[in-house]
Amino acid sequence: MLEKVQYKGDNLKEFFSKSTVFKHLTDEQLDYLPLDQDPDRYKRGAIVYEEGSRISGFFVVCKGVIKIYKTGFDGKDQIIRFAKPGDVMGFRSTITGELACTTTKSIEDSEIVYISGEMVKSLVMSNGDFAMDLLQIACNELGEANDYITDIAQKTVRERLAEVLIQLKMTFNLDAANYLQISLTREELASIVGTATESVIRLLSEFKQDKLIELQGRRIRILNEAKLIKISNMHY
Amino acid sequence: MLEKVQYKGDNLKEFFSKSTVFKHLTDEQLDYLPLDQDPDRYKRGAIVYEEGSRISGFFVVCKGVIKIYKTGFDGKDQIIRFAKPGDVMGFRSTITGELACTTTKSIEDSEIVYISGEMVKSLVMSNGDFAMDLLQIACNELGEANDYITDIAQKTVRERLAEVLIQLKMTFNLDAANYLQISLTREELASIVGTATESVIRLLSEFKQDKLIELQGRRIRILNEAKLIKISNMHY
DNA sequence: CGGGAGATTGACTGATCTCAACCCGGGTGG
DNA sequence: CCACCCGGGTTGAGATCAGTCAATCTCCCG
Repeated sequence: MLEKVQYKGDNLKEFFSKSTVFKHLTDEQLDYLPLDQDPDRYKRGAIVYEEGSRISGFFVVCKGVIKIYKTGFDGKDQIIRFAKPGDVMGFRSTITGELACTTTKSIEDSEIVYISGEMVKSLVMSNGDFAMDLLQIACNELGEANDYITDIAQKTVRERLAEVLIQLKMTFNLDAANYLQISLTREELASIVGTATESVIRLLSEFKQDKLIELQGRRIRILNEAKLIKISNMHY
Repeated sequence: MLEKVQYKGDNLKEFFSKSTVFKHLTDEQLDYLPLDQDPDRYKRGAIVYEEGSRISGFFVVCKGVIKIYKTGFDGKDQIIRFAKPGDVMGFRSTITGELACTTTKSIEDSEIVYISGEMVKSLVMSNGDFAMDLLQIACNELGEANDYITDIAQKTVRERLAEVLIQLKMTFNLDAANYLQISLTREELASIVGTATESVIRLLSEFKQDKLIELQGRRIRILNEAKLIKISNMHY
């Protein structure tokens, strides 16, 4: 879900004060964060950090969309999730002190604020509500990861693709004409579903033939969400 | 890794004070936990809690082994992980307040202490080190879950089975004769790997033919770990 | 000794991957 | 202005990994 307060370029502090992660900081603690400078900018296609690199702080997305993925043994990517305004990246590595286990790449021009690990840790120690919020975020991700494991292990590619379309809808919403508000290549779709590009292409045309979706290049229009949900065998 | 202090039936407090989760509690905070009563006992095969049920506290395993799994759409199980002495179950639901997303079943006679969610929350609020430890645990699980997603999505069943054998070795160790110290049915192995029981059987006999393992009923002896690691295409 | 659960094996099937050819639109340089 | 190139996108054919079904076996237990 998008944050209520969108960051437009001059209200960073307000943006942070309403964000999922930092909503429970005191005014004083917010001032402690480096919010007087502009966020770092990343052009579409720019890499924020790479798998295996040492990162030791939070990357808070203020604007844009980032894809978070792992590169498998044979060089094929697996997209784990996307980060949108209000989301945090680098969470796991900051807490565990391990190297980054994912690469993060901007797929739309993005703006990101970096919060050092020391700052995060001192906030955890001094602000129990903040600690609880972090735990919530980690646990939510964990729940989703567990669902994903079961899905990939048990569902067919067809079911998973339907599910991914529904999830993209929930994450990025539809525009007025029911088009998904996110632009992905077929290859990226395949990297989410965990399949070959060609399989995605074939199944998308099937869905199109069945009048479940409409395709205009990368733009995907959802015509029959109920049927897609049914195909996906989702819990809800 | 097993805890240095094993719980034998009369030193619960010491066991907790050395555990990954509660190691940073003060003596006073430890006394606050319900450690004067005996842990709950679960016979082999007993279910601790079921997917979809409301749980609101930590289940701390003192003894035994618990399998943690989700039941997929078609009724097939997917084992997410195992809990051993010192591990916590029900973590996620306690923090997020959602219903349990997994079923937990004892596969060896087990003993478990229940710590209420209120107690956990008050400890998070009052003890920053404890909060950090919880975050660590959540983030470790998250990292493993992400690895798992990539594995299942990209590796062959053969590679995954080899990897699972290695992981079981790391989690449960080998006895003096190099046998895995955990007894699983072929079906359970299949539920970890995410495949059919028959596939596990066939691949295990292949591994046996290739002198990588030896089989005696459910007992699995690791003969050539290096080769298994190679087959699994693991990072380490 | 009969029953039942788990393990094994074989045969068959089919979903999905791979390989290879081809298309299409946009950008570029001659 | 046009031919070319290049990165996606699409389609078809063939190969294959792995799942299903079914029969059989083994072992343990009452």
